[in-house]
Amino acid sequence: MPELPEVENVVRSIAPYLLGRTIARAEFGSPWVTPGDRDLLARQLQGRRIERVRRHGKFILVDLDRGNLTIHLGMTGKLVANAPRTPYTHGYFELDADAVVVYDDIRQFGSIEWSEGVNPRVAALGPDALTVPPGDFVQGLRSRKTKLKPLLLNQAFVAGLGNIYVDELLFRAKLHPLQIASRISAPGAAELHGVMQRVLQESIAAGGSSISDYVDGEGRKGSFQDLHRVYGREGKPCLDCGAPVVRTVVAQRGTHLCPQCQKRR
DNA sequence: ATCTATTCCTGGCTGC
DNA sequence: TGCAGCCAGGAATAGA
Repeated sequence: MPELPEVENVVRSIAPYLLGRTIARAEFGSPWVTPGDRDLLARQLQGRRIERVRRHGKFILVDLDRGNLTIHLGMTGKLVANAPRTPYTHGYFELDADAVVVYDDIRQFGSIEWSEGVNPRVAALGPDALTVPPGDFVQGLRSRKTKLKPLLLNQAFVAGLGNIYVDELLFRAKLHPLQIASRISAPGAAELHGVMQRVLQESIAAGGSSISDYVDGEGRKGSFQDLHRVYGREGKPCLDCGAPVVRTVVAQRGTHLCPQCQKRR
């Protein structure tokens, strides 16, 4: 599942294929992925020039000379350059100079939306996890009475974390997912911010986590899954203390933790 | 403000 | 071998 590091790798790898190019022809498939009049959207996009490709949280923002495309990969979305169509192709962009960018999405939880201004879903996001100032993060954490894991998953609080990275960074910060956020000490919250930066940067450098079928814009898999310490390691020994890693459910999500290292306070 | 359950989707897995 | 049933989960939504 693409989270911040995976989306960052997609943006970096796909940008050279998009930047400065003109959309010669576009095509959309599933109404789940692209709501509204898909043929009309395709016509609107014809001739649009791509001026900027960036990321906020898990959203890919493609600025055009008029409006922008906001792309979310959901669970199984892929944005790949010069790839063949598949039965799961729900977005198809022919660019000038014969380049093609394909959006594939088996489960169709992703989305491709056009808007004139800022996409409302992007407007609702909190600060990006990679650029949120430590002070804001610490203060935000300590002012919320909710449990840590649901809060970190809340994109309005901080944008970019998903199930895998929340489990990974809570383990590394030695915090229990059910711990009440406001009860974290100021140094503990600052430490969590630092861990978040390190884990995300480390994963970006490793090309992200390829758990099921994640690939970047050039079809490359990441290797950060080999560096996961708790996610997907149920029953295996904790890499710090040797106790078996436990899988529970928190906020309807599979949650991995070491009950020895992560004590609830 | 916070929490829980439900909905979308389908490949892959489990169990009979 | 075949197939029904369940699971994974990001985000929106309804309801408590």
